Amino acid sequence: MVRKPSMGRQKIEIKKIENEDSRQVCFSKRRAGLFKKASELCILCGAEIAIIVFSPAGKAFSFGHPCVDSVVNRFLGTPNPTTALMDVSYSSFHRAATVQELNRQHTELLNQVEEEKKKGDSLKRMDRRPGFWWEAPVEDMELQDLERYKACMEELRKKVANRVDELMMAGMTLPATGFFGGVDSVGAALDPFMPGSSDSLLPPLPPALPPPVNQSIGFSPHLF
Amino acid sequence: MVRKPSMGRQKIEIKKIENEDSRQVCFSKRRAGLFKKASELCILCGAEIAIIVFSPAGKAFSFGHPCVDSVVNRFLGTPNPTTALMDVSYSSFHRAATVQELNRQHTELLNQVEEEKKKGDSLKRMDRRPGFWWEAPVEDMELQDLERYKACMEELRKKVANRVDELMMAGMTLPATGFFGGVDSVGAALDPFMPGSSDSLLPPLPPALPPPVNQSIGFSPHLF
DNA sequence: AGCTATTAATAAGA
DNA sequence: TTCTTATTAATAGCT
Repeated sequence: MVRKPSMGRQKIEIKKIENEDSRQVCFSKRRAGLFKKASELCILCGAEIAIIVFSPAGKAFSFGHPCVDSVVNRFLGTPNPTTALMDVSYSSFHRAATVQELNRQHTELLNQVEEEKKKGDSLKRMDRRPGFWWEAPVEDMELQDLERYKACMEELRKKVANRVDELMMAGMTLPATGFFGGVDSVGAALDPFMPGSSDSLLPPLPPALPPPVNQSIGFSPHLF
Repeated sequence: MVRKPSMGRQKIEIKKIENEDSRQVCFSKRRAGLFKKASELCILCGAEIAIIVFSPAGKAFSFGHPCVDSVVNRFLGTPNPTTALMDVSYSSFHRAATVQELNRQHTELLNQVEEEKKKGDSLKRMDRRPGFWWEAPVEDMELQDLERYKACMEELRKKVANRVDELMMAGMTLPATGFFGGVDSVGAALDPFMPGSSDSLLPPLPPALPPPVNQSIGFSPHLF
């Protein structure tokens, strides 16, 4: 057999890829890689992770364990029910008001269900340990410091505001660059980093949310 | 010289690491790796990403570009009524910014302020390594970035003000245990994932300011 | 926290 | 988008 003399992987500089196609390809590959890394981190260390990614084209993708919402809510300080399992149904109905949001969650749940079918995995609760020195809590900081920091920030804020005014006055037109139309972008297709996953499209607007299946690690392209 | 015959990397099975210490070490390393991958994805492809991670110990970490909130809000479909300068396409910071994100921004702002002080000239550009646009100083940011940045800071200012008020009312500092039962707990410092970057930069909670980094792509150990 | 031997991710090319 | 292959990049096991 004649072997393939590919160049193999080449070292690249980390800067924006100008070619649009290459950028898209790179995005897909690396997003898959990122999600895989995330899932491994969840499994290996029992971490909870939420990742939300908007492609340069404005498509949304997400990864979550136990699910995006539970992690985000926990992060935002939402009352955190005892179990992550409850979190799914709880937060879903408690907070979500828009159809859009429901759709998104639906998509996420569908993906979780799929994941669940493939694997039979679940993670457990964790224990707490003291952090590293550089993770030291800030409650120790002196009030004075905080006040001083506050002052500094106000100052800087003004500078930035001025800078914005400067630029606007200079007549720079905002090319409305990152307009992602609004909030509802549409994505399709799973991103199976595992070769062999099926990527079936999701059915149109379901009558209701699927049963709160015990989560595992789920990906979710933004669907509606 | 006698060389070190390490075993080198060994193949591991992706399943929960039972040993607590190993798990913590693995978590730290992989979290750093994950964030690095995320930043590369942002830079290479112009993607917007938010990552929230809870360590097995319950500590929160986050990565965001442009910042966690903007991405999360965009994902959740929050409209943007408050941003005066921009059209609705861009995400808002209506929702309360997360403490972690604020923490990150805070650190960044502090660094910038320090830079300003050193330079003595607020509009003078700092030296910067090529290839890392996100390390550029405020003055070099594109207008859009500034818009978002400004919005972030507005929110940040409020948060810090509240925090200061809290402390004043409480009258004192809290014990420094990093749990997140409430909304606050703090870390201080960046997470230099770059092996090459200096890591001795962080003296144990210095009165002075944390290490050099600028806005846009940010990591955040828990700060408030 | 630093060091290497390895494995894992991935840039190109098809 | 998917598959292959040559390389670079991430990191497991130790210290």
